[in-house]
Amino acid sequence: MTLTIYNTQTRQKEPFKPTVPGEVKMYCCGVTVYDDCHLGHARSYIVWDTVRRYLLWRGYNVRYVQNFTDIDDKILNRAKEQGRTMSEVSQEYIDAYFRDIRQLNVKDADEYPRVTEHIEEICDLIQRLIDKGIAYPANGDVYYSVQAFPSYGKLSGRTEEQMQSGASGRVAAEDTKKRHPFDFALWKRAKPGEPSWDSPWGKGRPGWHIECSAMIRRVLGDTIDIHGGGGDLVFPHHENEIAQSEGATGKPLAKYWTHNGMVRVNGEKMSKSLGNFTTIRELLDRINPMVVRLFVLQAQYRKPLDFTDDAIASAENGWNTLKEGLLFGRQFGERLGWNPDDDAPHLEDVAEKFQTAMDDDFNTSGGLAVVFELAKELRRVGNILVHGGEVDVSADALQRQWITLVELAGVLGLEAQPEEASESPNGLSDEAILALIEQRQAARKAKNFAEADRIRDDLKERGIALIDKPGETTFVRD
RNA sequence: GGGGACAUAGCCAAGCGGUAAGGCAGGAGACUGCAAAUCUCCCAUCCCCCGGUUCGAAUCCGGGUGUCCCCUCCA
Repeated sequence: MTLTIYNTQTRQKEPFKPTVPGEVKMYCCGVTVYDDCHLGHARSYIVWDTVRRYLLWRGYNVRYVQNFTDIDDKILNRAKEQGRTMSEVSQEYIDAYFRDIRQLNVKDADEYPRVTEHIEEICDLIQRLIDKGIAYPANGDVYYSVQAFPSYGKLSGRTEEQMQSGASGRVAAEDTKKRHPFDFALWKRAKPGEPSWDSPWGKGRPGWHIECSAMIRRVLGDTIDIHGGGGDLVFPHHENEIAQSEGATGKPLAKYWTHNGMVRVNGEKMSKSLGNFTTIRELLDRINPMVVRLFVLQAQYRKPLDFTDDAIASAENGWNTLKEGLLFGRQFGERLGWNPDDDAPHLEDVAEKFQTAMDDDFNTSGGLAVVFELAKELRRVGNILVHGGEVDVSADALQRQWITLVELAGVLGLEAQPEEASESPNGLSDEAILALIEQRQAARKAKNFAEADRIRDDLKERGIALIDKPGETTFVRD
């Protein structure tokens, strides 16, 4: 069976063959650290995290690198506003990034290169481009000469003429140091009072796209296997990365270019400039991180994803089902005569079904269908066990189902934590609740249903739901 | 104006030439004193529209219509 990946550059799915068999070099564009991350970022990093987890599960050795862009006009502006240094601001949001993204069960990258730590590599790369006649200095700035790179536009599928006609008027007004309107800055001359670094062209700082080219080359080499990022980065960011890297090395930068779709709100892209974003921090105040993950993974990663209350509610309910399945082993394993921590072989046919789905360009929606079927079956059996009925499946089969579920859900980064023991935010201890249950049982026995219902409603209002079973009544906290 | 995608039930969503996965919501029944939870069953004769190719198309081709993304910072 072959894994296929949709390659933005060829606009089709291609069989995945890394340069070195079994080894995958993967790079994703990280965030520019000037503000909190929002749901759009969350989607992106959940998607690439899942791709990475899947490749690992498939047996690949994956080296995953994600950068922090910590030199940028926006960081600078924020620093000025707040009377702080650029590095103070960037460090704050790097910390915020980790705080948010780790909660979503996104694994840490193998490396997080930062622009400020790679100025030398950036200068080297720029010099190389100048030496090759692909870049030119102009009064303290350095520009990339788009016309010197004939295949410019190959990723986004545009030709120079098209861009000319499209951008008419918008480009002409730009500064005149450029030889061609589409040339872009590799190095920007320092303005007074701004942080700057020494370079052969004078004091200044790197332009926006060059850092990724330089850091990829430094950390992963000339050619990587998978380059990922948001769809909005295709042009100009990734197009320019290709121009810079391939212009300098003559080798392909990435074998597979992959891009995730945008998150939408009311039909519009969620973005900083539109101001319609929900930060991860706000989101996680009211939503379980796993719900966010499920919400993201239910959609195909390349398609737009609508952020609506309905979709979140749906994911919330779906997660409850999944969670019950994932906790099955912890809850019933011992009763069934097996230890939840013991290893057991997964169910081969189920794992294969999962793989078939995921092999098709990371079809997480199909993968989830497999996971849901396992979870629902375990929930069914769990319910029988709770009610003391006859289980029609062998303990061994259940163990293997559960092991398989935990493994496959884990590939998607979906993990359930066992409930925290009787924390009582509503002030009621387990003992107090049990006492009330006793009272209600007595009332029921006496056919005083008004009183029984009053107790039940009362608890309900305090976020405690009662579950009547033959012989006993248990409760769950919301 | 140019470039790129997408359009499947109330909602989300898979499907890639062989007769519509899965999730949510909904309906009926079981259980219950009544509920909740859970279980069982049901829930698109049809895949935006119009043509064409084919024994056969949601799936391929052509033409429409609609939505989104990019061309400016953006995951």
